[in-house]
Amino acid sequence: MNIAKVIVDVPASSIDQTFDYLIPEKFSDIVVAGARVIVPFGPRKVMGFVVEKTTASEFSKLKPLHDVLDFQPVLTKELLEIGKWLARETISLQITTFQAMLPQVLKATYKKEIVRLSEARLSEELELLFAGRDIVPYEDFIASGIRYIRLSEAVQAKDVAIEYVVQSRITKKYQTIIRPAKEIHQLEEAVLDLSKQAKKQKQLLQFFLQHPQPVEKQALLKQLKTSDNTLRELQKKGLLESFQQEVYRDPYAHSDFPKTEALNLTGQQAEAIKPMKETIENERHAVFLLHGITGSGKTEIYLQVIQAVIEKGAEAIVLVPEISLTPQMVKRFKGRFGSNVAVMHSALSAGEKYDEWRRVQRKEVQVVVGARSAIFAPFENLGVIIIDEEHESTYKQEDQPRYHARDVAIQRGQHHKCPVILGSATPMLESYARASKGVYQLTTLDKRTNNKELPPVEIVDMRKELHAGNRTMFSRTLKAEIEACLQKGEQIVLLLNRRGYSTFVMCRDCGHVKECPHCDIALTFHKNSHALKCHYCSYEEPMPIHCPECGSDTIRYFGTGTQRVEEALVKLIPEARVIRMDVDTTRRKGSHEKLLHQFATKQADILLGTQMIAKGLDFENVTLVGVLTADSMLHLPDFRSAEKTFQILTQVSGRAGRHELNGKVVVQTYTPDHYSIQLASTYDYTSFYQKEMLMRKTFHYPPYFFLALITVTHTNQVKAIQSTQQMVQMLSKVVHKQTILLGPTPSPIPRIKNRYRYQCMIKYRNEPHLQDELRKIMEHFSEQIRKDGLLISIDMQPYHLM
DNA sequence: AGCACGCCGACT
DNA sequence: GTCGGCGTGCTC
Repeated sequence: MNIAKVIVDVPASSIDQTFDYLIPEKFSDIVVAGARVIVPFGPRKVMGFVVEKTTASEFSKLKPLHDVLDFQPVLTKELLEIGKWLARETISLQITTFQAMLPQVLKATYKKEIVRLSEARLSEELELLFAGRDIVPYEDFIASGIRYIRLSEAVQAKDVAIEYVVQSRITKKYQTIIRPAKEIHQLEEAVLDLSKQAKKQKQLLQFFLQHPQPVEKQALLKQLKTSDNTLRELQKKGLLESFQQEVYRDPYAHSDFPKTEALNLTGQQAEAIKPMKETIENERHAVFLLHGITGSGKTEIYLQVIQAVIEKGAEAIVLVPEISLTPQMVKRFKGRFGSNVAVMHSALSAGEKYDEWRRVQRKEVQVVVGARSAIFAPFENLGVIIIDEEHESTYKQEDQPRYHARDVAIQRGQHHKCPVILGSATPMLESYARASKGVYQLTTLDKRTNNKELPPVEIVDMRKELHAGNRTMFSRTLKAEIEACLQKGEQIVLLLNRRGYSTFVMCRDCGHVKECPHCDIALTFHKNSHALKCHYCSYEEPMPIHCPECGSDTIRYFGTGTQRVEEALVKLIPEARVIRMDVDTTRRKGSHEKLLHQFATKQADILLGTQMIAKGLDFENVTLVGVLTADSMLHLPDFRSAEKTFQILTQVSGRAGRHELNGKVVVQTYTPDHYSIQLASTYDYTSFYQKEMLMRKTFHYPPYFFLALITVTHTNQVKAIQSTQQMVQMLSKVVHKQTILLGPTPSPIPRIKNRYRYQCMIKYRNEPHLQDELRKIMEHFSEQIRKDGLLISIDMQPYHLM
């Protein structure tokens, strides 16, 4: 007996297990582990993944599976295992881990239809509904308002049936190909037989006499300046024929990538690459932390490591943060490896994503460059996994399954016995700590390839600016530097660190930040009510006119968007040509590239933008980087805020003076003494690391402790608190003595859409069974989740504490 | 989740 | 009597 064990597409914890189905004879060869199938599930049909084939089942009455969706499995054996492991690690459902590995178009959609089975006359209303059709969408029935009993009667009488249709969303793109249908000599004869008027037909035939190979129709018609009709005439005569051929949507079809050659490595680079290549050669797993300052040539190392992997006949995955997956990055990979690269990122259409994925599945490429989910590229002979800018938070998925690409990378690296390379100028504290302990292999690049020093950083105290009577958001120093830069015809990058910044209230005189009296958290300014509110406890007070600390009337809310900065900038320096880059100006597809191209071709002097301009950009003419508000993130209720500030300052500073010209950085801040700003200005990662480690140790945060965050939500506040309290109690019985349990605490956003949100934070050092215990807790509350509207979400190693 | 089944109050 | 609202249990 042929039996398939299937994970069905029903996202519920009680369904999170395999179901057995008989494999009908006709499918016995096609159904393999990793293929998608359609199975009957209760009264309906659902999609599912075959995870295993067996010959026996504990279950007595098995149903046969209904259909097979894939001839080639969409998940490899390894990925099936990873999915299982990931579900356990992140406490999520197996079906969600499988879905996360695949392009969206492979997700099934479900339709319910009413199908007419007999010619028998139905009730009047139903006849009206069918209106001559044989199949009616179920929604039409609902919309019609016909009573259910009428349908039920018809079903009983077997006049109609309710069908559950599973649809795959795959759309393949086809093109029409034309080719000769006869032998060459027959075509030659045909040319002679043509009437004298049929010039175009003659031309077409002669074309095929010279090139008998199949050609794409549109291109052919264009080249010969003729129309469909001519072609159809020849097809009718049986001389030519056409067929449909699938084409991949190539998002980079119209781009030209000049071929690049491997660069000569500096001594440091060569030294760094050596152990990596050895690991690849010896097929050993190891994790390298490549700590290289901006401009130290990390990308060239990646490229040459990949080259070695390709030569070995193996494959490479390169992860880059979504935001830096700019044409510049793509260009470097495409330039070196040409069509051997697939690119996967969110700016592609669903169809393009699917096509890039299939190029991997069919082993038509050896390299994938992509954002987080590219870590699941279905390669079977991985030679290296590279994660660039490994500290970036985009590698952590923020919804189910809440996985971190780095963890998956290491898991896959172990399976394939290949190295994982984590690269960054500002590694995550967790990673650097592991490297210090020897868990990862640390490689440091502290010299730039052009042998230039990093650009000097000048910190400007904005409080002093105000005292000197400058009320604009540009310090005198920055203004002077911008003007000097413009004079020389050089370019400028201005960073507005907007995140978390738009709403808090601060005195520009003394730097005092208005906080909630009960919660020690910055109050949020609400424009419509002109009031200050606390996100923790709903405390509210009117916006003050004077600073409660120093009495100054310069207390302001910071709602400064890039648009307002741009206006102010143009007012201040009218001759400057400014390009603004933020979510508003880059929403449209391709606008990101367009703006960068404009800047690269010197159609503007100043590039003004948010975070997105801090990463990966490399313009030779940029000599000045200005950070308008360096400390905007420091007041966020987030234990990583100092680290994030250090990272962004370091990154953006690296944009200046990358080539021949010398660069300079101006950092404006109201807290010039903060260690993250001070140490970023001297590019002193090691000191920052040591200082920040002390803080983390004191407050029991990573890397000294692991974190797990449980968020419980309910429309009833008391129930939310009680359930969380119950969880804390249950956990306290099973965790280690040294493990810290915090909660119930209101979430940073305590109520969303009328649901109260409470949290339990678990800080632990060694809890090998924590996942199992958390699963048990979920199990315990499953009743309430289903019936009482309770929601629980668990985030292992959270990035954001929301 | 999504569906059927079954029990119970309400109403043509 | 019939309709439909909701609680309960099941899905190989």
